[in-house]
Amino acid sequence: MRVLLVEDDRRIASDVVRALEAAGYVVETVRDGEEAWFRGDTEDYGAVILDLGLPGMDGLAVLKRWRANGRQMPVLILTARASWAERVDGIDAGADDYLPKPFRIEELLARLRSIVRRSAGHASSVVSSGEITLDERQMRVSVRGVPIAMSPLEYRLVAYLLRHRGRVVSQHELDENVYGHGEDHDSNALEVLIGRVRKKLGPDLIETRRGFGYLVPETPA
Amino acid sequence: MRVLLVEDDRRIASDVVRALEAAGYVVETVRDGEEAWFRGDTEDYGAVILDLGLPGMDGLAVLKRWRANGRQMPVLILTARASWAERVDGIDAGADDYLPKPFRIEELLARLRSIVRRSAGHASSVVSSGEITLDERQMRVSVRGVPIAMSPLEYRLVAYLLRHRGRVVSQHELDENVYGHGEDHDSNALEVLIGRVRKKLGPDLIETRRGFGYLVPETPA
DNA sequence: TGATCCATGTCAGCAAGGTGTCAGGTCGTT
DNA sequence: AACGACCTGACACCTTGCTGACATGGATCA
Repeated sequence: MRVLLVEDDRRIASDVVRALEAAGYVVETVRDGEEAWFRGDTEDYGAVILDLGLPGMDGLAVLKRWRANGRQMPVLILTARASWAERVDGIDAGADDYLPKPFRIEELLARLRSIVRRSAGHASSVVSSGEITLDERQMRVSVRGVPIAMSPLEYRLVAYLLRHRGRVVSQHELDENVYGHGEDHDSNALEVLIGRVRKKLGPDLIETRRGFGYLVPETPA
Repeated sequence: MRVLLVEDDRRIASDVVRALEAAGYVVETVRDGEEAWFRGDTEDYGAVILDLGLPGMDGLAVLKRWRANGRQMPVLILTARASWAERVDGIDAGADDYLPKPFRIEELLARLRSIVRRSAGHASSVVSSGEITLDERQMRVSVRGVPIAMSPLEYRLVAYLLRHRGRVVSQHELDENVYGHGEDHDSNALEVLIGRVRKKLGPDLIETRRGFGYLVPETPA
């Protein structure tokens, strides 16, 4: 799971990063509010750990803008200012939990697990289209219940398309989300990848919208 | 999507234009504030990228006048002067986002997508006239519920007409929004395109207003 | 170290689809 | 009737996306 850590104190940040990575998370760290807002608004994270005392833009303002834009990832707030009023502000702004500094790293991990679990309850971690099913927790793709082995890139492609099923996704958008920011568009690697996925999962999952991109249909029933 | 780029530095402008076009936008460029204000006030753009350091009329003044006139398109501000105060001024003037120079082109694209997505959140994604329905999320056109395959240009034409149903749309306006240029009128490409769409969707969707343009009727009930 | 496997990118060729042009036809307006 | 606006079918050209074959490169294991 990909986690965004927003923390300007380098010592705390490095401790937290070490603990999170040991616990199996993929962590990205930013140090100011501007950058935090931008990343959270344009990338997809499984959770965000947000320090309130930030240069650039206040943490609460960042959170409010994410929520105003419809971003729903769970957010855990850190702060030194631990008053009750502060806490209420955080919850009102859309935080899922709140952890006063100083804290023990184990408590942070516990709270993180808690909000991730809770938010998973809202959005199920298994989605499907037609006869294809994606289980994000197990990172497994199945056709009519039969698991199919997927390579890392193949999995990322299928996962992204299924998460955004019912919508046309452009090649450019796929490039960005499957590869890191790739723009070598003298390459047809993506098309080849699509072909390989189709060979494994059947030709009907991914529709081509010539000139626009690809579409995984939302199953009506 | 049609984008207005307001930038007086020719080198930056040409880089940005190249990237935007590669990403599928139709771009128009202007170099001074006067012209920018006029274009933004009289034309329809999906988004505006506005440099603040301009000859003719200050960028912020341009933006304020647009907003005062009720223009609501999303605006992304570029500037070399990256102070916090400047930024606040920009937001107060009605900008949707703010990008300090120098910037990486990928970041510009990401922020542009972000503000476009946000502003699109306000508009519904399915519209119809008579028996024809347009689903913008799926980029799909249906007749009485049956999906019809459309080419990119055909789709853009139908989408534009349906978004502006109930109003006569001139050939010139269509030229600008479906292709990206207004002036090659030794060609009847647009008429041919209209013909192809009629063949697919039936002759009743698009009415001809001889000498004025075309009209997609607003369904009474 | 070397053999092997797997994931992935590259390339060339192909088929189908998309689009502009043109020549002529139709229709409405004056 | 004459003119101009608009429509239509046919055709040629180019672009897009798909496919199979091959190259590369990293990981694994003997």
